Amino acid sequence: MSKTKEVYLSDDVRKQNRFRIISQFRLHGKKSRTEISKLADLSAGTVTNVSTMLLEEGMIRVCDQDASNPSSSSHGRPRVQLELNPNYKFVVAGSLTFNSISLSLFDYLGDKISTVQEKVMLETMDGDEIAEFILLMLKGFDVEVAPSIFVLGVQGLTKNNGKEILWSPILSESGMKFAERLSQISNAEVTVANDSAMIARSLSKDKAYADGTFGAVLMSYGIGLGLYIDGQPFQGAKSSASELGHISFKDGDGALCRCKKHGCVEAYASDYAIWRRAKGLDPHALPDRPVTSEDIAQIIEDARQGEGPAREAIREAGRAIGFGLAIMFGLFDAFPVVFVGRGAQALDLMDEEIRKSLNEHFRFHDQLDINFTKESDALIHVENGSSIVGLEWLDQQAAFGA
Amino acid sequence: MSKTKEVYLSDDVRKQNRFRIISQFRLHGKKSRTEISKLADLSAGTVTNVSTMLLEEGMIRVCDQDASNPSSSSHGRPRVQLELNPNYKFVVAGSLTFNSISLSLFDYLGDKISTVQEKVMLETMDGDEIAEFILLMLKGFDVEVAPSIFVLGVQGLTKNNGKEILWSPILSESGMKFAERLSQISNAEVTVANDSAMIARSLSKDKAYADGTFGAVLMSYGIGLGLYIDGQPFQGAKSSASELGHISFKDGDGALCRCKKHGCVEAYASDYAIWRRAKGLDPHALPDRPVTSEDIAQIIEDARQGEGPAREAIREAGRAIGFGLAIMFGLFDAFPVVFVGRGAQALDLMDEEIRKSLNEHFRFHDQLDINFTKESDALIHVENGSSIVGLEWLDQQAAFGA
DNA sequence: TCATTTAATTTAACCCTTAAAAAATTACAT
DNA sequence: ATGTAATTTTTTAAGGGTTAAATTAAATGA
Repeated sequence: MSKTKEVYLSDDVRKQNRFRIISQFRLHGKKSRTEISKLADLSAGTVTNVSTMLLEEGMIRVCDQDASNPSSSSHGRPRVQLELNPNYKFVVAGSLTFNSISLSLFDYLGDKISTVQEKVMLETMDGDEIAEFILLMLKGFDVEVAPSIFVLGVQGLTKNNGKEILWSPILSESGMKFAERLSQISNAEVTVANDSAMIARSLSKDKAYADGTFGAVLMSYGIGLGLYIDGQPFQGAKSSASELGHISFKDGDGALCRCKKHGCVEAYASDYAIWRRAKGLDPHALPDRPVTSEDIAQIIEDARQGEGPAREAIREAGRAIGFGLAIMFGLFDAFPVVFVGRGAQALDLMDEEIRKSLNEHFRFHDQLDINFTKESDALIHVENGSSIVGLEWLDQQAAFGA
Repeated sequence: MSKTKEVYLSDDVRKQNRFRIISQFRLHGKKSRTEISKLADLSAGTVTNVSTMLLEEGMIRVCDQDASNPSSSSHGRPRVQLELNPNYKFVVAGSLTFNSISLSLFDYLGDKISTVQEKVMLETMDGDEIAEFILLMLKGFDVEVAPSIFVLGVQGLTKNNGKEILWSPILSESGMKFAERLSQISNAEVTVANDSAMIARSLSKDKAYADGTFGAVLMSYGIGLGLYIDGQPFQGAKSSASELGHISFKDGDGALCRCKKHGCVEAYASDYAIWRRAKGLDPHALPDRPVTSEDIAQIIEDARQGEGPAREAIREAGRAIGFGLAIMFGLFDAFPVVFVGRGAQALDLMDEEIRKSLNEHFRFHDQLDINFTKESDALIHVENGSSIVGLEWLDQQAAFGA
């Protein structure tokens, strides 16, 4: 993190080992010192020393020793189970969409304690207003705690350091700068991250996607892609997310995109694009009202009834997505894809078009057979992924901080 | 590297500090213990201890103390300058192209000692033949030494671990597997790397590109891209290089690419593509003889004379490159570009088309003003970059190895 | 020749880890 | 009851690495 010396001092060795031990608790939950010693590959003595410190500092606690103490072989001194102290520190993980803010409070164990959600048009607010609005929302939680870190998923380009939004379709120029203000008035760390990247992070903890290489395509207000490669989140030059939505799908006079250019994948596959096409509206203009999740559900419903403009709109979305994936696969090698968000509910209707378009534009292989799956709720995954980022930050602070 | 523990032992601290100190010598050349102490931010005592070990092990040596000892303030005990021992170990850095192998011998100081080059059609050889051919070429060096590592730049996709060529247009299926054999018969480490990635690595040491974010576009037999982001080489999922050449430039029935698909950027911007177009040959077939660097020089010469098929071929190459860059910039954010290789000599003739095409297809900005530069010799940079990779490997071995 | 100055080495203290010994805590057999 | 075996946790002693401070080395100049 900081531009300080790398490990070369015994002091740093201790910090490294603190982190090792904390990570084992994070990964495995309740464990005894002996188990941690084996898991972390550290001597029993070290584990005793470090856990004594961690106990004193409140990072971990002794569990209630119920009769049901697994793995403890009946003979001998029983193991004392330890675990992360849920009350050590708190994370607020949230999701900002064009018309709502959702915040959830997570304890240090990673359990969700409380959730609040507010409808609000973010584009109309400046940075200070957004920051103050978010702070006020905390009052809505069941419990009153001062979170140590906010991690907020936002649509758009965010800087890799999590400190800056470079571009977002749902925020005004000034609105993009809410993070610094929020940090000041809340006296907490604030991290902003791309929503699709957070979804991918959440899914990466999922057994189904835990093998490590996959992409999460978020189909809602815009089209996002969060990428995991060999178990590591992929980060671009500056921006956290690879902008699948703004690959040029159609040459020349294509449909109008929210980014003001023509022909982007998003201009064919996002909520507003699908709605525009299904309703026979002018592809060179943006819809004059926000497209809601009910609108999209209705179109998907219509499309399931049979041929018609709704069905065709979804087909076209599939073609755009397939094209974008082909470009991505050319640059990153092919990876399985999880579709998330409202549009993803029509995956079965798009599947064929996506594959056709993908195979048409992808090089190197004659026939690709990519595994497509879908996840229903985007919001949950954005918050989940954000909470993971927050907890990781807390763990690092606990080990290396100050 | 190995799946062993991370740093948590005093032993590892020593290794870290060894590496720190070696790196300072690598970076700054001749330095006294006192200077290294400041540069590496380690105590004088540690530097004394470590450098005593390094001297014994032959990694560094005492310099001839010429009168001209800079920085030594005239009073007091004079500083003893130390430096990396050029004879400690040796790197063979090389470049494999479709019709030649070039190898250069570098000493541990990074100085090039000797070079050999042979014309040979690599596609006709199997892995064992290539490995044995390379080993035989070492006899051609002015001096006889056993290199510790070979680093070979190759066109195509290489695995990030440097141990495998996944796909290469210049090698047969079996030919791609020469690395393992070469390692056996030479008893040395062998690393294969993408040629464009090596060029980028070489340029990254160049003051002009040292700010850290840039792309190196290699225009020759194929089209390659080596990317540096914030001073770090960018690596994709498996492959080292982001395959700019095989982005789909033209839909449907585009020109035939060597990868057997149609419409790739390479099918419009590579040597053979430019030649094919300039000579009015069938765009749906590959030329029936290898296109030489003289052929390309001639076309560029013709194009400079004025309008005609040569000029138009180069324009088309520019459009393809511009399109490819637009896609790249969309995914990675825009970066300055260095053009390298035979085709790059026509940069001035292509500049306008590249920019036009780029701006037409790039999103987010109304007008991009990217810095384009060109470097003349690709081969030198491939070898240079490869030698850097080799030296870094040696440094790590010296610090952490065994 | 000697004081002054700067570089390099040595010394002593400190921190962290580990292996081994010791202590703690429980089950079980007699 | 009580002793023994089993198992976990803590304590201890040794070993290795670092640093600040003291010491030694090597050169200049009066």
